Amino acid sequence: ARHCKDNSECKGDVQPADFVPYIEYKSMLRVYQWIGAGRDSDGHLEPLAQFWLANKSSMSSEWIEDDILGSRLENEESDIIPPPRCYTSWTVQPATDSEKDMYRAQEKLRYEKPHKAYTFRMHGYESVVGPVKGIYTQQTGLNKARGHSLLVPDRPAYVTILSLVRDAVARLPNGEGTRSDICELLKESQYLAPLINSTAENNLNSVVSGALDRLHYENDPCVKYDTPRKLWIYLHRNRNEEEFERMHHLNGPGGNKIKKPAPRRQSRAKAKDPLNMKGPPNVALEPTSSPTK
DNA sequence: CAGATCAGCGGGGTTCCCTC
DNA sequence: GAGGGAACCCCGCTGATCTG
Repeated sequence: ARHCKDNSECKGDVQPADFVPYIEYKSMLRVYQWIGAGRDSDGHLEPLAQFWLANKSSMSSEWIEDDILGSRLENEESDIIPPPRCYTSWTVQPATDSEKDMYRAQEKLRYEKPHKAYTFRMHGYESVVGPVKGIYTQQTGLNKARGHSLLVPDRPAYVTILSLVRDAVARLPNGEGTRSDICELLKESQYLAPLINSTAENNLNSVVSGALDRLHYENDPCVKYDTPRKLWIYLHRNRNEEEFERMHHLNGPGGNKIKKPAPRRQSRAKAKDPLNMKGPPNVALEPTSSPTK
C-alpha cells in the first residue's frame, strides 16, 4: 500500500473488483494497523505483491503532508472504527430452537445483572455488551415496563427496544451486518413478542430502524452506519467487559454527564464530495471491511 | 415539577432497480 | 439515459413515562 497525494495520482493502482482494505490508518495514533486477520490469503495478496514488484520503481514513497490529513485529524478521531476482538465465518441465519434456547438462557443472565457488562457466546463468537444505560446498581425491578407493541409486557422495565437492538447489533458476526441481520438476531430474544404475520414483521423493521437511528446519535454511540457498504457496524466490538464497566461508571451518576450535542451531519452533497475523500487507496481510514458475501 | 429517556411519526434525501 | 417507484436512512418534533 502506498499513499497518494490526491486521487488522480492513484489512478495507476490496481485493486481487485471486490477490494477490501487489509490495513487501517489510525490517524489519532498515526500508525497503521493490520485488520485482515482471518480474511487474508495468498490468493488475495499474491496479485498485489506481483504488481508491486513489477511497478515499485515507478512508485512514489511520499507520504501525505500533514496539512492534507492533519486538518482532518480532529474529526476522524471520533470516527475511528475498531476492528473486531475476534472473527467468525458464521453468517446470520434464522436460529434453530436449540440456538434460541441457548441465547435466551444467556440473555436471562445478562438482564439479571443489567448494571454489568456481559459476554454472549454463540456460534463460536464472543459479543461483549455494556451495562444497560442508566442502570448503575442491582435494581429491585419495581418499575413497570413501558408498553411496547413488539415487546412482551412482563419484562423488566430496563429491557427496552433500544437495549435489545443494542444487544442484537453486538451479536452481529464480526460486529457488522445489515438491518435485516439485526432483525433476525432480535427475533431470538425472549422479550420480543411473537410476530404473528408479515405486518408485524414489517413493523419490526421500522421499529429497528428507529432504534438504530437513536442509538447512533447517543454520546459514545455503539453503532455506525457504513453507507457505501450498507452495513451497520458495532463500534464497541473490540471492548472487553472491564472497559465497558469503567466507561459506564465514568458516564454514570456523578460522572461526566455533559451531553454532547447531537452531531449534525454534513450536508449530503458535501459528504459525498469525492474531493473530500482523501483516504489512501489501500488503507481504510474509516470502516474495516469484510469480504463480500 | 423539570429534565431525561424512550418511542412514534413524518417529511426529505439518497440509492437502487425496473421500465420505457 | 431518463423517469418513476421502492427501500432505506436522516433528522426534527412531539408525547408518554420515569426519576430526582
